[in-house]
Amino acid sequence: MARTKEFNEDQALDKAIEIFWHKGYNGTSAQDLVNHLGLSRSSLYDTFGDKQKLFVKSLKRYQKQNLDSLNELFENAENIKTALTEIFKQAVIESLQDRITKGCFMVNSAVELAMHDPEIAKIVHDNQKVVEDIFCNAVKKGQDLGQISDKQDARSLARFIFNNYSGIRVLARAGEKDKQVYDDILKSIFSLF
Amino acid sequence: MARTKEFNEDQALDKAIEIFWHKGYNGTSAQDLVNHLGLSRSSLYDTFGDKQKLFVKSLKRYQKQNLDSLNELFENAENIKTALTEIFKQAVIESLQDRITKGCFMVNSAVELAMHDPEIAKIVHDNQKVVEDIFCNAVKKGQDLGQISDKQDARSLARFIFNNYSGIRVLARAGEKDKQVYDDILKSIFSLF
DNA sequence: AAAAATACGGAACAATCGTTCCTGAATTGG
DNA sequence: CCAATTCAGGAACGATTGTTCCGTATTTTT
Repeated sequence: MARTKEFNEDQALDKAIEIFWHKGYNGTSAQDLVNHLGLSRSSLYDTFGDKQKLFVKSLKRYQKQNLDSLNELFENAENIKTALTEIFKQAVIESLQDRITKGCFMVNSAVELAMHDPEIAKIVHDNQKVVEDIFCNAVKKGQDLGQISDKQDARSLARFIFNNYSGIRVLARAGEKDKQVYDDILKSIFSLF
Repeated sequence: MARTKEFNEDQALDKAIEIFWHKGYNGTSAQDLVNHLGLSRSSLYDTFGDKQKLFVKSLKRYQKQNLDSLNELFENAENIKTALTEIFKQAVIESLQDRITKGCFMVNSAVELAMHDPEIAKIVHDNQKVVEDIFCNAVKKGQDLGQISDKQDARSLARFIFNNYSGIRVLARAGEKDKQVYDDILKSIFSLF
């Protein structure tokens, strides 16, 4: 009956993630989206509804991508402690590599929008819970295998890890480029395991 | 010669801090400022120049207030470790008390603006250095007094503390209201000292 | 070939943005 | 009193905001 879509919706969403991640919700204009997604205004609004809906869809997609890779990492990990250090080391690498760094899209969105948009607040809060659970299960497994000290209970440690991850992403977003700063933090974190 | 100002500039700045802190830079309109500061548009622009200048002045004032109280806390502290716990406990209390929580104005501004406004980036970065130094000196003093373990060097510990403080403020901004979450994080943090 | 559906560019929308300016009244120091 | 300055209020600015709509081209299915 009808003409097929010429663009790939997921690819467009990935583009939307990029620009929302970089500029934030309020900092991204409709024109920015048109320019960056390469879609016409009409296609954009026909496909995604409005700016807020597009943002929510972008954030959910970002969340899924991150959770998937996090789960995959722990599933394939032989040593949990090593896997945890890999996560942080990767965050540090990302923080240092570009001239500018975008931090974490979820953290940025939490700070900018969670107070003012209940839908975003729910996504952020759910994400926090899920990541916390992933960390918690990983820590438990690590403790069972004797790879992680069991002086701290797994839940506390998971929340602690999450907190430091957030902190590092803020540091990156703030433009910190001194590797020593990150390394000092990591040293302290992992002295606890 | 001239009529005296009817409003107190510092009080107006405190009002500006409140609303910028709550809504962010891009989320606060000129009309919001007029309504909340209780000044006319003309007085506002005559006094502070423009929105960005007002924001910078607000953020600097917020910074000074925080640094002053931080310095005062450590100067009067008999036990450094206790003082550090007080800082975090206070942050937790603030996070839980209001229905909505604003987090930390400096952290919020870092996430929203540091990438896009060099002037803000400099304030954020300077603040980070100063707070880090305050923590570092405090930790050193605590280690000398035998109140804090000297297994970690003071600089690392200071950066670690700063990182967790940022993380907690993000958590608060994200709307976390479960005291147990904060307590778990604090327990892990202070198991390191 | 006809009909249905979608893409596209761009015009156009009302609303809001940050900012400037004008007015007239109020208050101050000389 | 005079001159200078600041006040409040509101009109008005051009620019940009998010969004809608139109006309036309293109592609698909019947």
